[in-house]
Amino acid sequence: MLPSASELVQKQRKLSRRVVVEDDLPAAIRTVAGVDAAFPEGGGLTRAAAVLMSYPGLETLDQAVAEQPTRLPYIPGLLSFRELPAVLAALERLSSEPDLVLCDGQGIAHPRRFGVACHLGVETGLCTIGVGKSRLCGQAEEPDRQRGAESLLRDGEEVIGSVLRTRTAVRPVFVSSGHRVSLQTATRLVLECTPRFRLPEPIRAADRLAGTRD
DNA sequence: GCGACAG
DNA sequence: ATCTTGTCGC
Repeated sequence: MLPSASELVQKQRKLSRRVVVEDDLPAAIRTVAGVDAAFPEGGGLTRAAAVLMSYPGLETLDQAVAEQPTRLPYIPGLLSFRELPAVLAALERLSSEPDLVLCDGQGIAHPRRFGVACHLGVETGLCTIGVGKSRLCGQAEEPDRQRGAESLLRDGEEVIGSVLRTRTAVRPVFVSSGHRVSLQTATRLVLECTPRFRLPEPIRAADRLAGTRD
């Protein structure tokens, strides 16, 4: 029996009270992990990957994969319940705990301010940042054309994230606090983890590792 | 009722 | 996310 959507929404409302959006990171960040999930077998299997890299050098230190039967369908706003179990399993298989985790998806830039990055952070206590390839909610302003340009993502008067151009003339990404990282710090760290492509290196590596081509 | 809708 | 071939461009 699957949990109902309203039931999961209530869990989000409860867990969201534990999210910390102020900076509370290690004195020195030495490692950053990227996590992502893929759904092979026509969606029947969830395969999560976690890649640990040095920071700021971004050299790969370790990587892990975890597979589980898929339990829930994708429902906008409830993504974390579908992906988190496998992501947690992959993270636990890393040789060491990362100082920071970059997630594929939103942090507080979510209808109930509880995207996958927040959920992962609250469950593990780790510092997390949400990096979405597209917008879930809020009004986005177009940042300037060059790499490093950013604008704010707002929901009414509330600032919920930043729209960051990680590569000149390329579609921007949506950055938001996950847990224990402020928006300002998150935006800076994401740019520093994105020296070459549109997405941060740790997330790209996790993407490839989880990829549906075995 | 209508439009929007991470991965 | 996944289903899918070739093609344009650096």
